[in-house]
Amino acid sequence: MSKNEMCCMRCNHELCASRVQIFSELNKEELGRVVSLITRKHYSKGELIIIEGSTLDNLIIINSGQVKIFRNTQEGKEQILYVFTEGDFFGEKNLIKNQVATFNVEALEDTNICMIKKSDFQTLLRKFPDISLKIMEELSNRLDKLESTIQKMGTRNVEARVNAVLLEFANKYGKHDARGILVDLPLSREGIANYIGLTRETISRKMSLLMDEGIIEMVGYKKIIIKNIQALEQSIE
Amino acid sequence: MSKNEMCCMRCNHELCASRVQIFSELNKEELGRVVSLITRKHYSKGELIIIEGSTLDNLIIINSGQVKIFRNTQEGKEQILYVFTEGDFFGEKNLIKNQVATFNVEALEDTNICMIKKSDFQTLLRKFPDISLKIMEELSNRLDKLESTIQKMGTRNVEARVNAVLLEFANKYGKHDARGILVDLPLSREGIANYIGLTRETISRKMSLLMDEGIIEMVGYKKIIIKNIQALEQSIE
DNA sequence: ATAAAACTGTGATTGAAATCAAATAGTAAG
DNA sequence: CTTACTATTTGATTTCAATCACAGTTTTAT
Repeated sequence: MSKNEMCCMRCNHELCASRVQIFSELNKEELGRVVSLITRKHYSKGELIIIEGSTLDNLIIINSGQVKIFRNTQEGKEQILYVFTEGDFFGEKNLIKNQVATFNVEALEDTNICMIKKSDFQTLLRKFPDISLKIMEELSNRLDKLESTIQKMGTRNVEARVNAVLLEFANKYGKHDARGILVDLPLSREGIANYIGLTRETISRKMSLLMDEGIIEMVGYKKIIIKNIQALEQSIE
Repeated sequence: MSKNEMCCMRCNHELCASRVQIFSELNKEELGRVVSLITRKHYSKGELIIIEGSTLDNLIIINSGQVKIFRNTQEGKEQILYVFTEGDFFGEKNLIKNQVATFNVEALEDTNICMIKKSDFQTLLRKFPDISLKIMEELSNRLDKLESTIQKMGTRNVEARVNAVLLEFANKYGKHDARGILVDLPLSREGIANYIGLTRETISRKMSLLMDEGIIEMVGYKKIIIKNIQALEQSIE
């Protein structure tokens, strides 16, 4: 049995729809109608889900796993725009006229996605205007986040940018334990660098400083423990 | 007679609604209904329209004039996020739950705005789902723009950022004439600096270089003529 | 368990924009 | 039209992240 089928058996598509914020106003029956429009797919860690320039005529919702959304800069480095996880969606752009993707999407770990054809989705939006309101809300949140990112990138305050990323990951992936907040980092040092427009080495150095100050602790390369979250929060404003 | 009244006489509110992209799918009668929900206001150059932290329970559409949307950074500098002009709107955030503004808005010149209460606007959206699609489209466009901005800020390529701003202003405000594209700059050097996260002096120096290269020409401090737009376009990709 | 591969940390150097400091040009108010 | 004021340009210096180089560590695949 393929991973794909296994996954479908387990959730009968419903997980996709029900765990997604944008469908949260729908009742059981309406949800059922949405679910009937969904097809699913599995990607292994490292696989490209979307390539910049390809046509993208589906709305894609992440059911499990996580992905990075990135573009390539002039110099060939990747600029990571978002790290999306369970419940996040993308491909909502150009709902009206289909256009090619302006970004790449790569699975950061094994990931299951749900897809709805844009044409189907449009019909859905006209039938349930509340979904639109939810999407607008989410788009507004993203705008907020990007605006803050730009604000941070605008200042020369490199420490604040690094600390802000660590806080973001702490909020998304952090688990409290006796030693502090244990955070599974979704990105390597280089990934973090590409996310906030710095270099690998600078991330290393800034994180080492945070360790010297006792604010964080490193557990291997992929986990950190935040010992003093207030210190991080203060530094970013 | 106040400016406000004069303005209302002139356009009977209709201009606001009709010249705005998001209402473009509505017919005359529907437009009339929208117009009945609108109130208007005039601001002089330099006046603050919205202050960060104040409650913002209106959708605001710019009828004439232009404004800058900005936040204050830690160091007290302003980070300009958008320069909005006729037909642009803001305040669409938190349509559901009213929240305080996360930004300031200041009139860059004499400006007339149209306001619709968020609650009224929500009703409108439920009645005309196509408006939602239009708004999503616009929000997507803004996301696109911010994503590109981040991509540019991510690179250390300062020239590209400066050139991109000049191109943006050329597209928005440029008028072709015999000498090239005449652009009325909406922002001072310092304003431009605050828009793209550099300093006043760096903007001066980069613009002087562009002049030495014959790519632009300065007409006083507030206008430029772009002599070689291809050169600018090439530099940003 | 082990070895290969990938990632990370750190020192030395470089380079480019920030900062500091005047001088100059443009704008606005009367 | 003149004057005062404000914005801009330009030069000298400083600062800090990028870059280069390489050693050390962790992860992964077998």
